[in-house]
Amino acid sequence: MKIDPNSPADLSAQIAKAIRDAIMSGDLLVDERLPSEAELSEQFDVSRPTVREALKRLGAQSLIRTQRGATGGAFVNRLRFEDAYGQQITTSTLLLSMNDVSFGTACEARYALERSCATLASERRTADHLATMRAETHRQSQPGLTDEAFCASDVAFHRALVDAAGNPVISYQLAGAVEAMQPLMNMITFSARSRETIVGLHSQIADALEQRDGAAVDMHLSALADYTNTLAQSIIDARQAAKANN
Amino acid sequence: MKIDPNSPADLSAQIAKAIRDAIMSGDLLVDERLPSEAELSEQFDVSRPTVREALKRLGAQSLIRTQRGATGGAFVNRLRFEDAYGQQITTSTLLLSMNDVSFGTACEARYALERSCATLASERRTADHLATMRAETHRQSQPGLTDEAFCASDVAFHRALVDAAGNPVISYQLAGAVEAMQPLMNMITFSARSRETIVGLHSQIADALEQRDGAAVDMHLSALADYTNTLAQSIIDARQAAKANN
DNA sequence: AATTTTCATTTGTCAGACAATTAATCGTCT
DNA sequence: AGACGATTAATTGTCTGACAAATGAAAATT
Repeated sequence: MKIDPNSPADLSAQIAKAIRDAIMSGDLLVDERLPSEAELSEQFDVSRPTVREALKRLGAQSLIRTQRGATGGAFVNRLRFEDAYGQQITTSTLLLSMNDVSFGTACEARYALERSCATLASERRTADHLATMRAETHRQSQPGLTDEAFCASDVAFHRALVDAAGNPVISYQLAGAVEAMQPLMNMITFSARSRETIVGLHSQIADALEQRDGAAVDMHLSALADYTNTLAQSIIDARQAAKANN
Repeated sequence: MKIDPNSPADLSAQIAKAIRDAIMSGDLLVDERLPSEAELSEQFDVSRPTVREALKRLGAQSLIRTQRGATGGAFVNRLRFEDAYGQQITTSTLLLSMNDVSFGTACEARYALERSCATLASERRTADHLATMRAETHRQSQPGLTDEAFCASDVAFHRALVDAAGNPVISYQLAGAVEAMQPLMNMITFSARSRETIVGLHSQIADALEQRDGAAVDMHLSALADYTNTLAQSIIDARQAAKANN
């Protein structure tokens, strides 16, 4: 392992890249121990703090884990789906909030991707998935619920739907699309009427899933997408009108 | 900003979390400057190297950027879609390679998600998208192409298809699913015959897109999914048979 | 043989220093 | 007065050396 000394500086970034490449190319295997920080600083001919900064970078991406003590050190981490979920959600949420993505665009993405689970979910859904969806639907119909709790339950419902497709890769990819919508949804005030409509559609989706009717799931999801979008649009319009009046 | 001194250690992780939370909650706005490393080390009552490790963690997630010099410092970074692509691809690739996800599962996820673009792409595709897809299809039909180059072109084709949906959120989410497949695809040896079939399906997809026929796009994508899976399965079977013979 | 103690290794943290970079400030000259 | 160059201050990047804390292994003791 060597690094380019006349590169645009930032040694720790270069070292992180070198190690990351070694992991991605398979030179470093899962659970393999990296050289100690002292050895790495010799190999790369930099100081230990610089090596440490590089290792922290990799740690932030869950590529390595560290352990103190005699047999400790930095180890190549087996990246688990659960670890990746969190990062995916963080990144997706920030992407939406920092790039003024419109509600419509985010909503379109979420439902378009989610609809791709309809067939698989109707084939593979278990009683567990269905029970979760029923429970969340029921919670959503309770009167005293805050808008935040309603949205959180909405996310839980849709995650169950996605998980019902029984494909961890899909679940991972959609975690971001589904969860990142919550901050946007939280900005909407749901009337009793609109909640009722959404709960109704959720029930229909659950029913269709129970009967393993993929086409119906898809149809109701599509209806839900349309309704959510219309609802958001009317709220945005109302706010703009109120703004114009002031 | 304060941190818990009797937490399970790793000060730099705690500090990183504190700053990350401040960014995600909106306490720190895009392009806002963080206090200097010296100030942060005072505020958190830790040493500068510890603060630096925390900042490197955040930098690895593209949450901040740093600049040297008099007016330099660490700034909250506007997370761009392009930056997020890279992380998404890295994470997805490692997820697949480290969790022995089967080719079938990954393939299913990729095509299920990609099919959700069919309708949108057929409505919004521009001449540019079409031209890219035609160009890649043409490249794929050239005889001397290595398997790696063939797969790379395949990825480029499908990215153009995804981008044609004209929704940056979808493009971002699917970047991982599409690109992370390449290492798996690279392990397949494509016969002249199978290449021909794939190129044929690609052409049909492009044709359908040209005519803005979403249903046809979806159908051909589905056919491509089936064919890819069958192809991979036959290769896996052949390898196992060869293995049994030895 | 089991238990305790010691020890070596390794990461986590700290203090202080210097180099490199960069923009603002200050002088100087025209 | 204005343009241009030198100085300066602030800030990140890097290094050195040190000590603390954790932890497993080896040695000593019972």
